Amino acid sequence: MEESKAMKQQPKKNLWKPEEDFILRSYVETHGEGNWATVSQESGLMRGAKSCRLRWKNYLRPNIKRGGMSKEEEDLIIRMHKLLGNRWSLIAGRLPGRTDNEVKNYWNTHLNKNGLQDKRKANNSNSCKKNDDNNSDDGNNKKQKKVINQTCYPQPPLYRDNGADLAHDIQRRNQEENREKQNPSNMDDITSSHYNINSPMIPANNTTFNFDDEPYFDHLDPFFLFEAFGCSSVDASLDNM
DNA sequence: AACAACGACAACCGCTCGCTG
DNA sequence: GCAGCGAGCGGTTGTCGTTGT
Repeated sequence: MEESKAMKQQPKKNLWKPEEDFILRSYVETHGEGNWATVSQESGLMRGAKSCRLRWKNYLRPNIKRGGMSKEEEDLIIRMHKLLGNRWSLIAGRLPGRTDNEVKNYWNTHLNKNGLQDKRKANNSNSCKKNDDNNSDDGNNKKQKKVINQTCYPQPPLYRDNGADLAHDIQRRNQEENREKQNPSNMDDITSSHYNINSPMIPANNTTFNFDDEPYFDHLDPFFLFEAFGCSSVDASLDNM
């Protein structure tokens, strides 16, 4: 017990101090982003490359927006999460000034919780409390809650299985634009008849694919749909889900 | 007032991917 | 083709402030 008291009195080891922030910020401002491995050595920070990168990306970078999410942002997160699942970096890419970590935390604490509460209401409102009491394993309660969160709300399916990012999407779109210039009629097919706008994840009826079609399958990417058809169409499709 | 429980958020960890030699 | 390395991502954990008892 005394041991735990002593531990409580210890200063936090790992939170960034203002001095450290200052060092990192001035280092990045003079040397630029990247080469995080050398940052800790050259700047004198006793931090790992990952830690420095994360701190810069999430808190020190210019244009980082702090404070609570607006209603619009929250709404966007919810819709994007429906489309993308836990692709936090992609979702954050749609929220200027917000980071993936922030979006992720916000989801886990504010938004996911709502669903959990609904679920609890559906069962017995006291059951979870009871459950917590039974799990008097103290520190494990939080873990228990997390497991509940995950089991109540399985991840929506991913429509891509490897790390897609905006750069990828932009690159591909540029390729499509070039293709369009060469063969304009092709693109009409893609947006209007290959895919059912009201149900954008499903190709329209009577559509068959061969290997030549495969690149177009990438347009099942929700981002494409989001941009091509706008929020309202995606909303409509979500309503039908 | 003291303690426990909870909520929010910062930070870390492990894995994957892409680049380079 | 392959190993090594750095960067990035998502999941998880730790810490602290607030609220409830």
